[in-house]
Amino acid sequence: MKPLFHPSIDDVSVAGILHALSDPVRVQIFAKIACAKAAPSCSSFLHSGEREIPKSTLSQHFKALREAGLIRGERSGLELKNTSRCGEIEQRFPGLIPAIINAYRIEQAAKEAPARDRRPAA
Amino acid sequence: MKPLFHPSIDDVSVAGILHALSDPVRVQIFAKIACAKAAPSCSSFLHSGEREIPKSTLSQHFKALREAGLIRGERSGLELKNTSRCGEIEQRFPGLIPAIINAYRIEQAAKEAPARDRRPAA
DNA sequence: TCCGTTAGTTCCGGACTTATGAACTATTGA
DNA sequence: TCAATAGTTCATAAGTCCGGAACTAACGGA
Repeated sequence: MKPLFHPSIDDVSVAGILHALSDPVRVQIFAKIACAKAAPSCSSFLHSGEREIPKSTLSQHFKALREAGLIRGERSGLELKNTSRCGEIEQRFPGLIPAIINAYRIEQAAKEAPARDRRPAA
Repeated sequence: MKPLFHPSIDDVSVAGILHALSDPVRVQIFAKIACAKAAPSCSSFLHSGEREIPKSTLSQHFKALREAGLIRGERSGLELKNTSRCGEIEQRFPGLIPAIINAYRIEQAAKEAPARDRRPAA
């Protein structure tokens, strides 16, 4: 099998990271990989979100994340084990990833409780 | 003149911000606006960067930044005065913008001194 | 009021990107 | 060797982005 491409951490760009994480599906994937203890396979995301994601699309998303330098994919038998490169990125761009993940979390929380701050509760 | 559209801060999305700032030209514009004391006009960026940017393209970039909720544009006579919405965004997504700007700064610094850390100096 | 100038926007064609089904490759297990 | 599963690649349709040309808006004379 053709070995997967992973950029050197020095070639990882801020623009690339932001672009990769400007897609809600990809952030969700990335966040899950970053939090997970055991490296999740690609296919574990097929039925995860609200909508079913076609596997070709999913494959592209993983490729985008890999090429942005956000995750590392390693074949292990049939599956492709994905791990985050948070550590390396944190060293190069301290605080960037946590700030983004945190912002998404805030946004999510605001979406789930849209009432409290503005209306007496819908 | 058709009034410019500005999203309410509650409608500003993380994905939108990341997408808008995943373009080097737009970050540069945004950073300059955020730092500037007097609100700069759009045309002040025509001859600013390394390359000349066509004004139609520039107009699109400003529109993108406005619609992402990053800047506010107000007509003042002939010009369009641009101010950043950092304050509002900082309140909604604390640390996000600073982290991004900081990361770009680090990247820029690494580009300008690529030798020091890896080679004895080119 | 009409003209010229300057600041931005809109329109549109070509280039580039993205999503997705279909076909393909790789690995494993029977 | 065959079937099943995990991912990738290909082709195409839809969407987005760049940038020149034409347009609108606001101002300053004369």
